[in-house]
Amino acid sequence: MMGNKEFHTFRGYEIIKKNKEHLTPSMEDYLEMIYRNCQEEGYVRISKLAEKLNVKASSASKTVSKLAEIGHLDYEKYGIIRLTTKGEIMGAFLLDRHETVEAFLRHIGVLDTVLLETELIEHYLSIDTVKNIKILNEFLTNSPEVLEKLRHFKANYDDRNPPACGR
Amino acid sequence: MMGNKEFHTFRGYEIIKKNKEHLTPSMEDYLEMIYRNCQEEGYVRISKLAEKLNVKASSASKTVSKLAEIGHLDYEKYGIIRLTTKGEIMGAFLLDRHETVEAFLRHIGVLDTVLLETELIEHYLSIDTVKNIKILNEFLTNSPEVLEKLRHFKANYDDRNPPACGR
DNA sequence: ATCATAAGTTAGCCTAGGGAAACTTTTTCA
DNA sequence: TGAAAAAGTTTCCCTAGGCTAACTTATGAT
Repeated sequence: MMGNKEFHTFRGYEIIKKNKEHLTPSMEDYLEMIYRNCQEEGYVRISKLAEKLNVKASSASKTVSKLAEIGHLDYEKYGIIRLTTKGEIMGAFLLDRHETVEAFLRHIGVLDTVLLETELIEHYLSIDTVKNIKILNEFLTNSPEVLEKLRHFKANYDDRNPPACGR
Repeated sequence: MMGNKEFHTFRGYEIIKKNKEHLTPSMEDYLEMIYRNCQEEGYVRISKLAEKLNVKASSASKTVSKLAEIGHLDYEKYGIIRLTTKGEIMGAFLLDRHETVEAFLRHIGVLDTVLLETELIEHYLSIDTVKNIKILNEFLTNSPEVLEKLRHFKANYDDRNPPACGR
């Protein structure tokens, strides 16, 4: 009995969200990385950005132009990339969101794939959900005894739940 | 100082994962929905699937053919859609993953957007992460006192953290 | 049994975002 | 200062997964 909730495919959701000057996941990745670099050096260039994001310069060039059009970047051909105030605010949000997700994944015991999964998940969290995760993170950080219990619970989990078809 | 971690854009990750018979997010959505329907009625048809996923029949037809090629479905032109054993196993996994994410979001207090975000996030979680979230869910379910503390912590959060630039 | 309608498929188009290759601009340095 | 190298851009191509329109197959009612 699943009620009459509205399902959409992943792509469908993306299309729904895509109006106005909505940032796509890729654009968010670019902006986040630009923000990181501008924090350190005040600006960044296409080649460096492309290198850090593991894409080709041609792709970076294209996307940076889009971000500039939307008003997140100060950029003109062959020049350096800087954030506008708008871009600065957005970048700070994106980085914070990233760190929130990353911290959460570490809290629950994800190890090797933290960065990979953070990058994938972060784009799809609403502001509200990020906030809720942030609260959970803080709650756990401030409650070492709870974290301890969780670790204990986790350690015993496999004993209580043997692999399916086990025995 | 962020070390020399490897960043990729969202798209880049997708491309990395995309080898072999990897299911794309859309294909996962289709398979999950097919699984839900087959649980209830044993089979499903293109038109019903398209309706439930809010896509056109032409799109559903295309994707179903792909899923059949990969061996998840028993399907031939104009016929009914059934799961193969392989598809059954995959579908069960997908549904479980979905429910795990959904339960987690509810635990942390996400309300209105639960379905939307579940659909978006689920595709990007590794098996390991799903398992960790599952453990967290169980832990919380089994520890009403912790959940109570979390709710309390959350209730007080805004007092301790006034909106940015507040005052 | 036939024919209208419903269901499904195919072909062709669109978009984002990747890449390669060719071209242009900028920088460097002898 | 001028030529080679590096950096950036443009054009064109590819893929997935939507869509529409046109076509094909299946169904059901008389």
